Amino acid sequence: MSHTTEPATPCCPPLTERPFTAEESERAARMFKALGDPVRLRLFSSVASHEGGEACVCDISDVGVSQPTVSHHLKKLKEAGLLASERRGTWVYYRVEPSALAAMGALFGAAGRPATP
Amino acid sequence: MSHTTEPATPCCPPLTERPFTAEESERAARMFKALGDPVRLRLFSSVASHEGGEACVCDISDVGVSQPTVSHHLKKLKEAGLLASERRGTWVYYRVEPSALAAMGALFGAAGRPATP
DNA sequence: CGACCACATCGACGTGTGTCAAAATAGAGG
DNA sequence: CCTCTATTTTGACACACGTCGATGTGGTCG
Repeated sequence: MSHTTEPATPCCPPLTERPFTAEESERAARMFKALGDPVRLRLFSSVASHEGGEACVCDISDVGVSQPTVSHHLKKLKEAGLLASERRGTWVYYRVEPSALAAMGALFGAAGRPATP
Repeated sequence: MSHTTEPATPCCPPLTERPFTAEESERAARMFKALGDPVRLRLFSSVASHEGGEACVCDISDVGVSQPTVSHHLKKLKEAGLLASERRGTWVYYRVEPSALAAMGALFGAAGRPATP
């Protein structure tokens, strides 16, 4: 199944390698922007560090803002391609999109290994 | 005068290690936010990848916005602790704050940690 | 000195963003 | 059926943000 036609990851070279083009900047900035809010960053970290690789909303809602605001931020993180969600029964579980994490790491030359399933 | 330009010190653990505290999120989000604009990210990449580790404003001003806007964005990057500036004669040179780059990379250090049940 | 250049600041304008209360949707369960 | 819980969506608001033209500042050179 080497069907590598995923449009999600081929983001950009390391930031220190070459000047980014307008398109590269646009794409990478979208992810940075999503993590550029304290509440969102905290939510992302909570999901990323949660046991099992996923967390239900009720487990991470204690971040100092109202519950609708939490939902709003999770939606933003999802739209940025950083999180994915799945409903199971009454609860909704969020998990980190592995490719996104690898793409971010690659921007800082951290020899991020591609997620090998 | 205006700001306490705090160079990004030992900022935070990797995002996937443990849930960020409010303070950690506040601090890290400041850097993400600074890179969350396409123009700023392009300017930062231009400086970071420039030969000699530094670039004068005139060398990186071709990003599609007016000169005052470039100056405005460079100031923001400087306030976020990502860039430092130095005037030499007529020109002002910007360079990357190395600690900041390291701090950002550390956030994605052990990217791609699989589920550990 | 005075003209000129590189860059920064100011003031103003439109747009985007984070926040909440209130209402809507989706299942689970009595 | 109705009710309760978990989550999302809606509507509205204050505020921050990106952008520009005009103006200010610091330094070079003729």
